[in-house]
Amino acid sequence: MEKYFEVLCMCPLFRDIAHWELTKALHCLNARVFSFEKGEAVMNEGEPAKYVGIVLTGSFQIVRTDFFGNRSMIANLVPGELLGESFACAGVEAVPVSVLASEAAEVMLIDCLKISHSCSNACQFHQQMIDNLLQIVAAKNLVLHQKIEVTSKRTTHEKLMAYLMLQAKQFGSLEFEIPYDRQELADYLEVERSGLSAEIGKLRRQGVIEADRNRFKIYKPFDV
Amino acid sequence: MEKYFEVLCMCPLFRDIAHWELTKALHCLNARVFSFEKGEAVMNEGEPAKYVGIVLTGSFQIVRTDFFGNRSMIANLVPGELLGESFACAGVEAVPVSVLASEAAEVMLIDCLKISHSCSNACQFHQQMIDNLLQIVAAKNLVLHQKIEVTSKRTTHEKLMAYLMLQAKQFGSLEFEIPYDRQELADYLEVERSGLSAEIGKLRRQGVIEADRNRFKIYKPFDV
DNA sequence: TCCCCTCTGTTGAAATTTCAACATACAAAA
DNA sequence: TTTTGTATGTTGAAATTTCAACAGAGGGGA
Repeated sequence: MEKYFEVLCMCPLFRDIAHWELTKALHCLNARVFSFEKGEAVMNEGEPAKYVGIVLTGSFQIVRTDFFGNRSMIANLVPGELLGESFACAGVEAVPVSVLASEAAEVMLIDCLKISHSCSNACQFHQQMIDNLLQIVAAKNLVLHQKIEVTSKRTTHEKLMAYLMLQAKQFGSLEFEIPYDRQELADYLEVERSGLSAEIGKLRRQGVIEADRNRFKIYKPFDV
Repeated sequence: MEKYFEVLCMCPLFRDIAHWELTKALHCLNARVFSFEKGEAVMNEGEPAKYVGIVLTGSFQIVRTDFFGNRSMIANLVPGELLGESFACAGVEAVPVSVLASEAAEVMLIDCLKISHSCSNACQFHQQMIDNLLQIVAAKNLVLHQKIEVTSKRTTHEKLMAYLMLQAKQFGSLEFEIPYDRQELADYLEVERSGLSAEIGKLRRQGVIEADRNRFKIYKPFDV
């Protein structure tokens, strides 16, 4: 368990919880680590939400697949980030998404009830974790608002530019990598992959962006 | 203040807080009531988030308007529901949405910091309110997931049917009223109003639904 | 009653997306 | 090295949406 201390310490769930308390906390919470191969699911659409997961290594994608097989990409999760926390906190009986490993990955699962209920050992950290969870869940809300902001645009061109500008802003540079391949980006933008490729090609020819696989560079921030 | 007790008691923010404590709590939280005319804003896009609002009377709409004036409808809020809580809890400096009164309405504003910081009076309710807030913010997450589920559909037909089926499910009846007029529904579904009207007309002629203003009735749950 | 304004429905052309298919590049496997 | 498979780019036709404009139905006020 110790080898995960670095990522756990930077995990917002344990913010303001002393190092010496962390080991005790993990034991009290009955935290367990699980490994996943690329494509395996930590959580499946329709299942009840019981666990909060902390990404330790690798990355995961939050996706939803509808009745007709159309896939929608919600978000990408990297080490230190939480998964399932909103559904567990809301106590939903059927989560609306699946969470899949996008590469070999490890996650630490914690029973959500063990966080909110003080244990018989009268551990001190429960309250701090609930405060932390509140901030994390609120921040997740912003991530969803961002996706809505991008996908509410009406054309592939506008969606792509909105997404790229947002990434550039968050990355603090006009050159950056995104966590999605073409199909996944299309699923995030809610457009057709072929249409997305065509749009990227057009922007590339116009000299607006440079795009190589998942590496992008924006030359002109605005479409003048 | 007493005249709002009924709605405050059913507000999830005060769940499991004793009646006798509520008056004290409101005072301690420095809660104040504000009135709004139709169209007035409680909160404007770009402002910092400081307050949590509780809808007392009337209703509000969460909307976002982009650079080109395209409006996106996020949600509708009725008495007892909270507004701004996610942004306040996340401590964002620029909220991504505006919250507008969709009719004459009243809201109670509470400084978010007063909820999380125990006061000098050593009030008991702070902890309970944080627990409640966590559940509320997590539930708001589900509302956003729902909007994404609906708007991720590719055609106006699919979006409309997905929305109507969801409303029917939540209302527990195939006949129900929605809180939006045509333009607002189009803004929620992220489609053109004229295209939405055309689609509604088509479904009406096909006998799939009945639609009169904001009152809908679904005849055939599935499009066979 | 008449007028004005808002909401909803309609329409047809232009723009855009979807869909299905295929070409190419590249990396991993044999 | 050759083969195989995946990711990406391209294309043209069909389907759908957007856009702009207008018509009709009410409702509210003068």
